[in-house]
Amino acid sequence: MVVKSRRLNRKLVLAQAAQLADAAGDVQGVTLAALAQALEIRAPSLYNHVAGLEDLHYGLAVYGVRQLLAELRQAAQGKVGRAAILDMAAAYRGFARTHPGLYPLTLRAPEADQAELMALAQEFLQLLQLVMASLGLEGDEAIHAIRGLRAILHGFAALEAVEGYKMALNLDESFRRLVDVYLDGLVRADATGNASAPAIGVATSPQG
Amino acid sequence: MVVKSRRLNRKLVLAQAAQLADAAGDVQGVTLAALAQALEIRAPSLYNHVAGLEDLHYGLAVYGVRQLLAELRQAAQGKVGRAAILDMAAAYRGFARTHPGLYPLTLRAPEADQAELMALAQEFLQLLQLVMASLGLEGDEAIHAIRGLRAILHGFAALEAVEGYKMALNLDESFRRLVDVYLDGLVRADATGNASAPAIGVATSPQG
DNA sequence: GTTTATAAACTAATTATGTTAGTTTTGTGC
DNA sequence: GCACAAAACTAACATAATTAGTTTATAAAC
Repeated sequence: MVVKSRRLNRKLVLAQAAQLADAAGDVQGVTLAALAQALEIRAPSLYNHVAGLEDLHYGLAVYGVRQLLAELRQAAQGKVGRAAILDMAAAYRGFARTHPGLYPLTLRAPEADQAELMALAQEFLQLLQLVMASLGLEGDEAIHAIRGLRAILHGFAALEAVEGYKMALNLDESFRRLVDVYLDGLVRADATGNASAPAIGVATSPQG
Repeated sequence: MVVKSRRLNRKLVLAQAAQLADAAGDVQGVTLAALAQALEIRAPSLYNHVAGLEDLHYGLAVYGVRQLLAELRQAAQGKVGRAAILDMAAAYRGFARTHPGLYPLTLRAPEADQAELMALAQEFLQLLQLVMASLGLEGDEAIHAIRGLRAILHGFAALEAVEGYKMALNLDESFRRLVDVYLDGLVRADATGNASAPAIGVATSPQG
């Protein structure tokens, strides 16, 4: 006999919600009714663990960013410079494909009162600053480079998610070329001494 | 006395919905009840003009893509190559900023039965192929380049939309650098004779 | 100008979803 | 075993999308 552990907690609720979201391919597919049913409780009981739909989405954002960050770290593990970025790029794209429901939530900018998400956003930025530094980019240069990289990664992932993409094989090459071209340009622009003051520190925006 | 023309039509309904969506900053903000109220009718009467919420969103997608396409064409008017792309990039970003509700709908891949949207997607692709050709890129090279450009444009627009961005000034430079670096890389990679067969025609996917 | 047909409005009612209030159950620590 | 707190429950409500059936109004035909 499987013992139903009853007595849920927030983590279990979020895990189930994440699973439903990815299965549905969209967070909108996760209704409180569906989530409650999957957990074998009634919908109002969910309010013991999440403060409502908005809080559920916030929780999923934290859940998603934490996982994404872990996968990016693992991908870059022991590497520096271009190699680190290429592997992180692949991991980022992989996460977006594997988690079509969760991924879009990872983009939400943290509000002032969302300490947990804000801390994760900081870690995210620091990770990217680290690899950019290993490419020789620092300060404002690094901020611009990070913004560009994030735009590329998210843009590709998002377009990949919306369209059917009949020609799957070519997609990998499109992605490789895009990242390659950008990284080529980054180091080249840096070598040419392109614009901007050298440093002063870290951006005030945790989003980079 | 202002004569209330009564007797709506689909175009008027879509225009009002687009306005509400952009005002709300999100299509989700457009409920049938709110839309009906803005049009001074009751919600069920909307069904005389749109087949439901899904059809409303489809109509808005067509509405949005048509407008975006027009603005991109105007931006590229009389220009070729890099200049054309730079101005189109600025126009694209401008559209996304000006139409936060409408813009995300323009990404929807057309279904097989959505002739109007599919035709617009084709036009969109052709426009991009034209400017890529003026850069010296054709065939598969152009497809990869277009995918990359769209990823960059959408990625930047999307990230810009979600975060507050305290440092507004730097944003323009981030965008300029990103597009610059990509275009530099594109022509450089092409000059080096990078991979891929020269041509054979046009992609089968209308999304590029 | 009246008639008539059709498009477009309306009211009423149904279903689904999120949410709140108040009550009962259940598990854990003493 | 008891008491308290957490977590489940039922009941009820508000909002939203949608359908059915009815009335109104405009525009064309006579």
